[in-house]
Amino acid sequence: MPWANEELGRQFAEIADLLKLSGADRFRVRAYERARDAVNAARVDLGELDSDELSALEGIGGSTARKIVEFRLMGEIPMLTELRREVPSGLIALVQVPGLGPKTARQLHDQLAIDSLDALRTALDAGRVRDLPGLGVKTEENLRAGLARLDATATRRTPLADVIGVAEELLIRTRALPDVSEAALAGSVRRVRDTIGDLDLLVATQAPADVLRRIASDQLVRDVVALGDTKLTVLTLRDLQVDVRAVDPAAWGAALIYFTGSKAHNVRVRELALRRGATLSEYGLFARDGDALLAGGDEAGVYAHLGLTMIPPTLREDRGEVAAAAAGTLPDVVTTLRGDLHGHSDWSGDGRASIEEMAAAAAAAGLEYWAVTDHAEALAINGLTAEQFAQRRAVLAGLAEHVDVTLLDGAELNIGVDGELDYDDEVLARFDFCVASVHSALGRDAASQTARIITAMQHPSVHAIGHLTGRKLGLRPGFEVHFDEILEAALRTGTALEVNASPRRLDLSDDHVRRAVDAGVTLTISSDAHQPSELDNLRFGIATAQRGWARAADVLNCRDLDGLRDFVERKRAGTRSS
DNA sequence: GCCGTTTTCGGCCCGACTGTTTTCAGTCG
Repeated sequence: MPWANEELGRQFAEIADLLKLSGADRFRVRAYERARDAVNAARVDLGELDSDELSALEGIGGSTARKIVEFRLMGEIPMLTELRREVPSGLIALVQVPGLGPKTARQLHDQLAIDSLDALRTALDAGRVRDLPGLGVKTEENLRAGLARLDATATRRTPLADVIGVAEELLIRTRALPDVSEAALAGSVRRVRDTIGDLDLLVATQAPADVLRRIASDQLVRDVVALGDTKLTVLTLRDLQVDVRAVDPAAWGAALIYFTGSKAHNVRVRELALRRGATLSEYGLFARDGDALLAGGDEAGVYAHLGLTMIPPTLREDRGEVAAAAAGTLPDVVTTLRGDLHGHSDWSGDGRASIEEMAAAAAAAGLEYWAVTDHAEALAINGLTAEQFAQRRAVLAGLAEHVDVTLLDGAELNIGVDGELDYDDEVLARFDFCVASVHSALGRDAASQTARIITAMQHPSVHAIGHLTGRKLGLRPGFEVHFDEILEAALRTGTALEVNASPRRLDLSDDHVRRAVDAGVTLTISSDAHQPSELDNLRFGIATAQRGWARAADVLNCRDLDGLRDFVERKRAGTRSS
């Protein structure tokens, strides 16, 4: 059974959810949530560890280790099967409603026999909910609003690509408000996750109530969900939820940690604070005896007081970063690039700018080299013939003196269904750099996709594999591959794997990056820009690589031109690259 | 259910907002 972790994570999550609904002790629920997180974060196949090895993992004890073994032997966890039988299935639908939690769901079910969203609607319309103890007319209103939001699918995660624009616009507007001394995006946008649940905006001000009122009346805001003295929740025109928190400038650092999350990271850090005789909240790090403020103005200061090196936001996922920061072994993650190894000019059918314009943008972005990887001919509408590439080669040579970036003669090859490439070996050998990508037959199974990609990797002119799984966030999932086999082939053949920086792709994902880094596979971080403005996307690629703990040494386009050419030569010669 | 630089038992992150309550429970992040 390959890579059991994902399914195990789902099953532990379901156990936690069902336990919540059955009224279990909340610490027991949390134990299963931790087991879920531990399983998801694990970078070895848990299906291959024995019981002792399992319970040595943080968050996995004797009981959860036994369940992992049960899962391996029986394909299911008996406790989960039992819970599914015991907990009314309708309850799961009910707690999807924003503002409706397990306690209330249980009460609705037990006292009004509500076992579905439809039954909830009927009960609300009949005015029956308001008569339950602890509930009232206002609760009915809120539940109706929650049902409406559920219908609007506002509770789903949204691709970063779809929110980054409005997020940055809101930030600019907030910074321009009177009495705002500082403002920042926090939450998963700051951690640069590939999808976003809601937007978190932190504001430092001495006049919180005024600032929050002004934000609540912004034109981008459609609805105010909650407005307090320091906290505001609104829905934007596109049903995106925005949580705003106003804090005193003296607590900026502590508040930024709190609001950036992740939640699991915060819990971990706060537990550490407790063990060190302190307590951490958004208001600062305080000594438990005497309430003295130990730190709070800036993030690094808070971490330092806890014996931790500064943890970059992209690493705050409780995937071992707190322990690493305590040990001083946090990786020095990649922050800048020397070049871009995947981009298009208007020689490609879908390119939107000339080579000169793209080169100027690359130079302005501080890049030393830019590989012009226009599409190859198997991508019928967009691709160039070998003759066109020859013409382009002459153009590139003529431009070399006139642009402030080294142009590399590149191509984005298409990986055929059997791993074949667009041109013969002689044509392919003329390129400085080739990225090869799958653009067709996305529906094949994992074995087939893995095989065609590995075949392409074995070609001496294929230097990197572009957007490995073909996913387009919010539009289509990627196809499955056997990633361990891909990693093994990348190492064996000296081929790099691309982190495609388009926020629509971010492919490799952060999890894939982490496993690639563990395996010692070389990465590229590439914009796949089709117009000058898209070079700015490199920041998302860098962040995704950071989320996978990649250092500059792991990234091909952090090397200088000599280093890059050395990698290409080794591939050509069939010697494994370092 | 997990875990130990005080602990193998007794804790378990911390706080805001809302609604239905006269002091708090539920939900959320």
